[in-house]
Amino acid sequence: MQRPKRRDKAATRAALLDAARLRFARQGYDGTGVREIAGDVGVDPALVFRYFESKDRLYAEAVRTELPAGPAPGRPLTDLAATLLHDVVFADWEQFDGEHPLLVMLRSSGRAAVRDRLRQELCEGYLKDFTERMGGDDPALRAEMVGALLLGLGVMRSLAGTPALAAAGFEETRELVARVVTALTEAGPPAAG
Amino acid sequence: MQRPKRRDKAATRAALLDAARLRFARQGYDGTGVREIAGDVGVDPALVFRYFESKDRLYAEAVRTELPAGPAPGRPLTDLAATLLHDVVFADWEQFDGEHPLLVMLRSSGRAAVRDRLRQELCEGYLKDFTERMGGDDPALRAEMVGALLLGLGVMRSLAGTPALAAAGFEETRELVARVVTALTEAGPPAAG
Amino acid sequence: MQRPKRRDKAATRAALLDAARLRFARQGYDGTGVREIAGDVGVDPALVFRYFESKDRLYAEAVRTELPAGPAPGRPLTDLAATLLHDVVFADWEQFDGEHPLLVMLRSSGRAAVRDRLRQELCEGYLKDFTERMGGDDPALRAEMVGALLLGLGVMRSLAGTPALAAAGFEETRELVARVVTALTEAGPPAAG
Amino acid sequence: MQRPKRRDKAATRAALLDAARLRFARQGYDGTGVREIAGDVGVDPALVFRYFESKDRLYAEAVRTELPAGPAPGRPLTDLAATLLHDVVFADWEQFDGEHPLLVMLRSSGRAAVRDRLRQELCEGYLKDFTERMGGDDPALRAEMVGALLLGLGVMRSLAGTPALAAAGFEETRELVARVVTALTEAGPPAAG
DNA sequence: TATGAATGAGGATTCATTCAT
DNA sequence: GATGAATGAATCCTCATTCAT
Repeated sequence: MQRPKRRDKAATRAALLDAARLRFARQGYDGTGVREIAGDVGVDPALVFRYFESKDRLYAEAVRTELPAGPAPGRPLTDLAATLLHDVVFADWEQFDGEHPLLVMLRSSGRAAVRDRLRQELCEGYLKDFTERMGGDDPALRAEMVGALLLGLGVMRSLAGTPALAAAGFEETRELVARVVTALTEAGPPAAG
Repeated sequence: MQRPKRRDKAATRAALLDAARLRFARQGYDGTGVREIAGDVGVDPALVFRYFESKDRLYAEAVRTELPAGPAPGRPLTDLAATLLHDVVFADWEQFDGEHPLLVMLRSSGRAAVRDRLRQELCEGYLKDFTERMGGDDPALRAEMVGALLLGLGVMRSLAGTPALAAAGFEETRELVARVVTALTEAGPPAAG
Repeated sequence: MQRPKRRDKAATRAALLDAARLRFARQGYDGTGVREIAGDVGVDPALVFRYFESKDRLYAEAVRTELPAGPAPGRPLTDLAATLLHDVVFADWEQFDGEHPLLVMLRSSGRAAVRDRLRQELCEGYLKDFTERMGGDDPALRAEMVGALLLGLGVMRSLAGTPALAAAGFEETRELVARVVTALTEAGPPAAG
Repeated sequence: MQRPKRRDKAATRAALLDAARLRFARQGYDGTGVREIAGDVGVDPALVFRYFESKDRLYAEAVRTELPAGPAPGRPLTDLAATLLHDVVFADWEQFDGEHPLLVMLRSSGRAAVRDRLRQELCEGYLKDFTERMGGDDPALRAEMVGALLLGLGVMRSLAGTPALAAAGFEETRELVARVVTALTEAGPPAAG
């Protein structure tokens, strides 16, 4: 975004990545041109290829996220969920200009490579801790349901912008998520269908 | 899909819409070309413009769907949720070739018009009944959380293809969703945060 | 070259082929841009791809030549050579603006596909009759030597422009070629090395 | 080819010239990039411009070759031809990686400067001795025909790769060339046309 | 001096779209 | 009214080349 001093490779590269992140996030892969990205940084489009080799690799690098440090192992699952809720739904995503990478990938989910990354990041990144600590039958399924809730919250808040969720604060939402996590964690008798 | 008898304007139009729906669903707006769509029907691309004026308007018309009839009033919320679960996550969506329109819109959610439609369909269509029958404080918020869960399930099952959800059957999933709905409906004391 | 009346597909296609032939002949494959070719005809570059699919196929089609009708079977080999001499070296190559396709291919002989075509056209086209009627040991080798002479004459006359050959008339050259052909045809004792 | 000690200007220059020769020979002018050449030597492409000013001048300098020393005077013309045959067609051209400079120039013969050099080398270099010793009428023409034969042999053997010539050994070919030279040298009556 | 960052023009190709028949 | 020819802007990407350090 901010154009770097002239002739600073690292800064230019970083600025291109930032611009790419934002554009890809907002417009999807197909909807984004490398000219736009280069234009955002104020640099020639050829530089993009010099640094990233292809639009594809630029995309791959742009959406590569570092997972937030996993929560301390002793804390309850509701805390874990709260952390993810904050990270995925409520945090200020500066580098993505307010949009979470997971949601961003949905916009390009027509591409198989993107779907693969999405699944991988969900399962091996976000939900791994959850699955491991979730007891009872089929812990993976219930962990994925928690993931579905959080991902769905992100979609509704950020993409769809449904009014109640958009207006709700973190604490309010966290409390409801905790209820759900508890309900899924307890091995109690299933609610009547 | 099947090409109509020659010179049947209405049939050609409808066939174009069907083809457009499928293509847009699978490949998103940017990833779909009007040549592909015309090719599917076996007509000249110029016809698309004659009938729909532009790719944009074709898109708008193609994704305009009639919502499935809401469930009968009076049934418990868990039933309502089960119905939505079936409709959004498990049903065969013929016209979208197995993909639910809501999920489809996520692929083009870079466009503001698509986001608007998405919100509108979610709130005024799917979640309206829920909100009305949900008691307690802030029923809209809790209704949207149910919506988030269902939408998230759809995303994880159809787009991301996470393994546990992809393998789980309807009944299994329904039971867990019912637990969540119950937890959100009860006005009981919040779980500890 | 001459731009056709508007909206005449066959004429436009032919004009593009002519322009391509000339450009490829003069500048080689790499040195020729489809923009130039389209510009020669006064047409949009996109049309080139609509008609020929790719620059590669345009090239292939442009250098595809119809071999001159083979000479009557009963005539002596010196006549055959004279015919080839005329065709390859002296004729006015209207469609190639004075340059023979064989010589043209030499300019793009860095590409394997071009070398293959060149060999094929030489052996199966120009030299086939020669080989078949050439008696003695290893007729193919001696036929190829005749080919080499003719091809070399073309190169020196057209590409290099060596003075004596450029000035020599057809009859003068034909007579010398006939001598060579006779020398190669006769099974007489080899000249001393 | 082998990268010189660090900071040895003359050696780097020479290495660039060698690399350029090979690349231009194999791929022609247009098919060769200065990045490739610089990469072969392991230096920065900018150095090429510092040393040679432009790709054009690099090319000009790269293809400037010293002709092999002419054969000793006094030997018969068939010997002269055999020497040229060996030099142009059969020798291992190390600096051009097995391809003779004359044939190499054909690949870039779209450029007028290259054609001029080609003609000059042919006439003033290779064929000068021939012309001088060839008696009879129009010795230059008959000398150029010998040149044409040899050049054509090179083209067919190296560029086109026609099978009989490619398979033939030096001695076999030399014998046939000798016949041709003899036929062209003798002032005998022309063969019947 | 020599290097790597940066450039801008151009490469082939595909796009949505319009004109003319 | 409908079709196929034609368009021009856009696409990603590579090129020879220059600027600044």
